[in-house]
Amino acid sequence: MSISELETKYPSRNLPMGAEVVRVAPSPTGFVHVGLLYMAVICKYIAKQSGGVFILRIEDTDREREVPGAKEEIVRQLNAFGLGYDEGEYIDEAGELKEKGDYGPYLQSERTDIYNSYLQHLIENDLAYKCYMTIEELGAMRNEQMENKVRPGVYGKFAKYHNANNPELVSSELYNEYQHLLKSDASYVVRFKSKGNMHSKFQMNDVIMGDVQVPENDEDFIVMKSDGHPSYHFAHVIDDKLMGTTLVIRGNEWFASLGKHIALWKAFGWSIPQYGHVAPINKQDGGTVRKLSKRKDNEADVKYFIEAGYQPEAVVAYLLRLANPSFDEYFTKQIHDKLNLINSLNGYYFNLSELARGGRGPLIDMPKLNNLSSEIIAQMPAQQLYKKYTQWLETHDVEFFNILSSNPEYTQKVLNIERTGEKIRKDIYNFEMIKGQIYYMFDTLVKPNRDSGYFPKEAKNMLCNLLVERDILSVNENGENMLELEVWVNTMKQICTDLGYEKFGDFMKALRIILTGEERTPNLYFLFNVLGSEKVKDRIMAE
RNA sequence: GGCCCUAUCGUCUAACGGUUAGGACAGGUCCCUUUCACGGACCAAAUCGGGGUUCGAUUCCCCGUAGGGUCACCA
Repeated sequence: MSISELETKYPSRNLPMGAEVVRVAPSPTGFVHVGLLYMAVICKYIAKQSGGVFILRIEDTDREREVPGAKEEIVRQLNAFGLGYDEGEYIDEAGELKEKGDYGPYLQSERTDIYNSYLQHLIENDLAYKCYMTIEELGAMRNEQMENKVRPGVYGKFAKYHNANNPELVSSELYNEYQHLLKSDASYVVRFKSKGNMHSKFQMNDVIMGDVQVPENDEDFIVMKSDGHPSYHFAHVIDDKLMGTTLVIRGNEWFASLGKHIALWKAFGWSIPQYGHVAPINKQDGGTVRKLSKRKDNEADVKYFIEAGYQPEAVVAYLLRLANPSFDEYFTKQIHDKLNLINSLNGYYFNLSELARGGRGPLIDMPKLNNLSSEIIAQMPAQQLYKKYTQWLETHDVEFFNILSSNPEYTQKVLNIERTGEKIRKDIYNFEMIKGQIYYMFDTLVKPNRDSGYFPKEAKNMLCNLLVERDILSVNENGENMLELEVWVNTMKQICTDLGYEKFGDFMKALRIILTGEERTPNLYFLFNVLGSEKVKDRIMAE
């Protein structure tokens, strides 16, 4: 397809003023990194609140590093975290990878024809050339450059074939050799024919980093690899042009090659989109700080959060607040106003300028994530919690899943303990930790041998009788105790005295242990109500 | 090493050149209390170092120092 045909096929978008077209552009080279989620959160908010477009483009031009299934995993996880996009690959009901949007293909490996058209254009206009330097040749040259302490790379006089098709500028040997190579089937790459001077710098405004100095590019960098695939530098410019990207948000590891990209935009005579370079999430490891790495950090892989049973929204909220510190204030206000936290995530107005201005990126802070997460879980209605939790259990703890789902009403009551009214528990931040807090409510799981010996046999009998006589165990049809909490406590204190025990604390502790096997549990008042009188008596009398 | 970017409590960060340098999470103490939790009150905790400019510098400039990025037929 010719360039003019391409430009007709991908017309400029008809969008309202200020609408931003943004994209995330991951490579399918492995697991899904939190960094991608972080970028997606940023892009999603920018696109949504500007009335723009959010695109997923998969950059699979490195066929050696591509891992099978990674594309699908990207699509799955992005959607699992609620970071759906307007255009790009998706998985349909049949499990097939499809794509949506008019500016595709959104898989770079399917855009080869497009790249070739522009490549042709570059070569025809003397803006790029075929280079036949071999890997060995390049390696040797590099070593020599290092030995002589000159900057390694293919630039200036080191760009062997830069002018090789111009007999007036090179020796006749080289010219002839080049003509011969062009006709041969020797392997080659296409290099950009740079005219830049690295000693001259220009200023640019990065939407995140602010005003920055960037040196002109003087390297004849590769635009097409010998396997026929484009390099990142080339592909990103072509794609972002054709897809109408207005703001290129990407990791700041790309900042150093910005000069190359600008040179390319200029070579085509295209106007340059805005750029925003985001500092990546780091991790403190002893005395050093480094990027989150797969091998060392479980939390680098977004699957970790799903495995541990974090709410996707909590992770998104955390990333949002990492990017926008003032999210804290917003979130706190939502809590104060008792608004639905998950719903209100959408109402936050994202501010690009709040992102750290380059340098080292923020450190991942799990306690902060846990804090946000526990607020979100605390607010979840029992029914919803039950549904999500059991769904999670189904794939992570089938045994417990079976126990819970055999008695949904009871389970919901258990899950709802201290989750209504004034004092709501906020100590659960992921599903993984729930079991440890409720297992003893289920007869098949509660530890045997709970008797601490505090209550002798006779005392147990009297205790049970008194609990019944004084309505401690009477519950109405709503599962509420007939006694007010305060009355209940006073009655318990009375029973404690009547049985001849002195310290109420010790009495309650013994009772707690005999009932649950744990020293720390929610208020016994609520536990009694949920367990019911028969179970309470059985557990007291057991053993 | 060259080039680029950055530097405020443990962490994320506020602060027109004038503030007792603020908040949040984490931590500590106390209160509430049948334990846990929840809640409340309080505490501790920072401007990397050195020079300038200025009446005055966290803020502007320079030099150090430290951290990050990058220098591939990887993205």
